[in-house]
Amino acid sequence: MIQAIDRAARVLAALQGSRHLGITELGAILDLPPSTVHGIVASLRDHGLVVKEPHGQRYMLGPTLLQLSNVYLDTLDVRARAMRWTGDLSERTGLAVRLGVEFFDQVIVIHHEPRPDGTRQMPETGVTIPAHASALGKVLLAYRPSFLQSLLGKVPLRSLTGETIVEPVELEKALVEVVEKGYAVEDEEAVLGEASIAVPVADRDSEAIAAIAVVLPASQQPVADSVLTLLREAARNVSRELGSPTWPPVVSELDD
Amino acid sequence: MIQAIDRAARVLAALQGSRHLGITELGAILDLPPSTVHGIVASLRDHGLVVKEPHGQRYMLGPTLLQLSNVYLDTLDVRARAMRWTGDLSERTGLAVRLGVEFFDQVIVIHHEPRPDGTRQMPETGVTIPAHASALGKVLLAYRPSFLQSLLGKVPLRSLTGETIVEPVELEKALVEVVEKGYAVEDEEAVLGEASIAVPVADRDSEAIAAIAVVLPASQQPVADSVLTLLREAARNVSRELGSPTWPPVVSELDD
DNA sequence: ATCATTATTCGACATTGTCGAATGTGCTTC
DNA sequence: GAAGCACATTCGACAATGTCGAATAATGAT
Repeated sequence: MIQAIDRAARVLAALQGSRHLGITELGAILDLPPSTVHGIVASLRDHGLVVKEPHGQRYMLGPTLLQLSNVYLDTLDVRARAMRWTGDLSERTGLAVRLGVEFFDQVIVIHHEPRPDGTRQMPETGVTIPAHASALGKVLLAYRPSFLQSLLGKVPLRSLTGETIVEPVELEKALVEVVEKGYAVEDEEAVLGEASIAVPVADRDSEAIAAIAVVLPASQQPVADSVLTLLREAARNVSRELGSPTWPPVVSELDD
Repeated sequence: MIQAIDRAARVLAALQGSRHLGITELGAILDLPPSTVHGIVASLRDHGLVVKEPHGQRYMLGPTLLQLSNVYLDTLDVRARAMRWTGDLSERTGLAVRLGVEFFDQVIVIHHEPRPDGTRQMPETGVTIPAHASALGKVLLAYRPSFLQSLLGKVPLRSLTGETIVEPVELEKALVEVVEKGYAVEDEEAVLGEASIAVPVADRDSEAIAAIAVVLPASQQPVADSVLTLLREAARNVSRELGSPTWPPVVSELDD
């Protein structure tokens, strides 16, 4: 680990959290002297990774991140393959669809299909959700034991709503059920009023590498069997395009 | 400039260009020994800025960029303000709309409204276009002389199509006209078959900080006056919300 | 205009990053 | 399965780079 790069990444993470920060504030957050922070920020600025806010002394994230992010999304085979199927799924269910992958102790939405009802909805691509509080995350936790192990190494689990599962034992029990049924349910655990159901996407090694979810109002729980069928179909189609010989995936082995 | 951070940023830029690269390839591009590159890449990996591709030895950009990018977009006041007006503009013109800002020698799309005809269109947020070859860019070059100066310091101008303006004198002449008319036109200079027209967005200092464009097939040139009127209206509305006392903006002063 | 706070610059030197050599890994061919 | 090759990764000596305290400059509020 190169310290200077670690520090630069931590500057970016601090700006991700607080959005606008001055040099002294960044120094306080990172426990570094202002002059050190200033050098780091200056280097990031030269590459457009950080900018100074238009009116004032504070700094914020910069446009290079958007360009790089666009390339990241473009590079994802699973996303390219899922575009069509998630689009179909959204049209046929009338629901919003999310495609998510593992991201540290969270899940990050790499593709979002808004509800096809013509209303304006916030774009969700790039949104992160705690893994244990989302259907997307629970699917990945269930089929990827290394993800669960990594998560449980970071107790305590965060509570987002009164419904969020925060006991490791309870979560593990829920995950066993996910694998048995082949899908995960989220019922107001991340966002009040919101429910979703998710299934895994498998790659050519039959391992779960992503998950697809449909999102619905909690009042519409439980989800209709027809929706679950369409969801499964979409995931199976994406998995097949990725070269998976089977669906659902196997539960990955835990490598020490 | 902190060398290690500069090198890390250059690794990201190399991966932005070529998408998948091995350590030796990165070393060749950056003119660094493999062991040095390996250390940099390992540091970036720890923060999710770079990942190893699922099957193989090569590296690609990582999901942290998506998360950071999402925050970048969220932090942009001009984008938040423009969302509603660009949405209206798209609905009323039936055309796709782009909101762009200056990005080194390019313009980067920070918000995209697809054509409201229900067809599937590629998302354009995060797309970069050479400034001199796009209506968005020409507006910003015209109203921001420092942008033009910076661009012309990097001859030669790249030719994208047979229509692209690559002579500095010709470009400067075109930009004088942009300011006279208050809008810029792009006619197959960036993409064959595609035309657009753009106007500036002003901030509280009456300086152009962004541009809004509508996009149409080249066959539909010239754009109808009614479309130009709606485009101006949208830009004026965004500018007013940003606190601009006037519209169009003033041509910024060139600071040495 | 004044003042307080914060940003930025500068340079000595400690420590960190670099990079060549050695070792390990993965892929291809037989 | 074994061998060979290309590339990735590890290791450690030491050169040079990054750090950080002090000084100076800039900014914003009054």
